[in-house]
Amino acid sequence: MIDKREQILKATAEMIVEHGLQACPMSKISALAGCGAGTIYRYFETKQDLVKALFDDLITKLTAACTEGYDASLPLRERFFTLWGNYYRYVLANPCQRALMDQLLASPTICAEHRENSLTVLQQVIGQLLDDGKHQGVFKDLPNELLNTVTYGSLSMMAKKQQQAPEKFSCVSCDEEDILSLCWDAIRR
Amino acid sequence: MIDKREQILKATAEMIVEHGLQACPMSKISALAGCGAGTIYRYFETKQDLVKALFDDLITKLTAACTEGYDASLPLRERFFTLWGNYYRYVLANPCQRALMDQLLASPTICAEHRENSLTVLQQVIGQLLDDGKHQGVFKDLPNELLNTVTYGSLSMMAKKQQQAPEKFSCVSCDEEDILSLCWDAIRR
DNA sequence: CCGACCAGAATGAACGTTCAGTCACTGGCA
DNA sequence: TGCCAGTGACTGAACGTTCATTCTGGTCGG
Repeated sequence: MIDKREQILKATAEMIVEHGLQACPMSKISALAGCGAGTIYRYFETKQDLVKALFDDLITKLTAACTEGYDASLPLRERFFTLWGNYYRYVLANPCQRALMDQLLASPTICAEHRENSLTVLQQVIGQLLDDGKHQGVFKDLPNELLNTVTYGSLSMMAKKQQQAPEKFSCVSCDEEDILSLCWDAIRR
Repeated sequence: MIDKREQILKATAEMIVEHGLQACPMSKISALAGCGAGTIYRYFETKQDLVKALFDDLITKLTAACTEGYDASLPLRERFFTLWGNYYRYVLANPCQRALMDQLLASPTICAEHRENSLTVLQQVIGQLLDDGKHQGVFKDLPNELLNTVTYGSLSMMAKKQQQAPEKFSCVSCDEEDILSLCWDAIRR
């Protein structure tokens, strides 16, 4: 038997991505998940809970993907490219999850506190990377938040644009190297 | 008499920003706008139409704000800083509109085509700027979409973060100059 | 025949939308 | 000026639909 909980989460994700948060009734989620309407409530107390669980699931998978193969003892540039390369490849390879995250982060459905807590692991890793870089005089002496946001904003927007209008990006010239280098140039001294 | 249409648009914007697209019933919009439920339908055919009109309104104002004082005959750096400075100052000064745009752009409510069309004016101005820069050898020889997305992604994410967690950004070190310079460094050769 | 599990009909609340009626105002006529 | 019919923006109760959630009865391995 396939995991029903997982099926429900997947169906919810697909519904939200396709029709938007404001148009994904439980009835359609259950139909897509291939279960009865009541079954959802065996796994999630309310719809709100379901969405929250989906968000947590998303963050967990993203964090795992980003930190894969990351080694804090490697040279700065390598660490930077590993971490953000992981991120960029992950969101490109999982358009549905990317679009979903976009919606969940834009809407007030997930409260600020919950959002903040779930990202602490990643934030610590990145914070350390930036601190090291500043001590070594490689990065600009600006707040971590600023340096980090430039990178994250660029990469997430880039992935979004590529998925929304893939025809505008030739495969050759818009590869991972280019965009990561751009970000690296932005924050290095 | 105040313009009712404007009042309804404003109320809708506030409702969406505060409660999210999925939780702003027409009844509450009309209550906030100070009119009867039926009045909304004198100005907008459906709720869908109302949201679309709100989006168009947003884009129009944003385009006007960004291009204010822009002069294509000025030096590149000045053009870049005027355009993107305008954008950055506008979204910082209008948190509600920024948050709203975020939600509308993330959700499938506004279809891709409509989204694309409304941004053509801005895109042309920016495209010209980037082309000029590449001809002069100032910008990296990479696709406009890539160079543009890095800047736009950085600035929009930065504004978002500043509004969501203002305590993390000291006023002194995270000003407009810093972030714009970072973007400039990213795309210049 | 038990108990865990599940489907889907049932339920009441809440939604988007409609429409019959109210109201303030206009212009024409006495 | 005083009056009235006409006009159209506006209201909010009412409507049918759809929603999230609950309930009931059924299935199946042991």
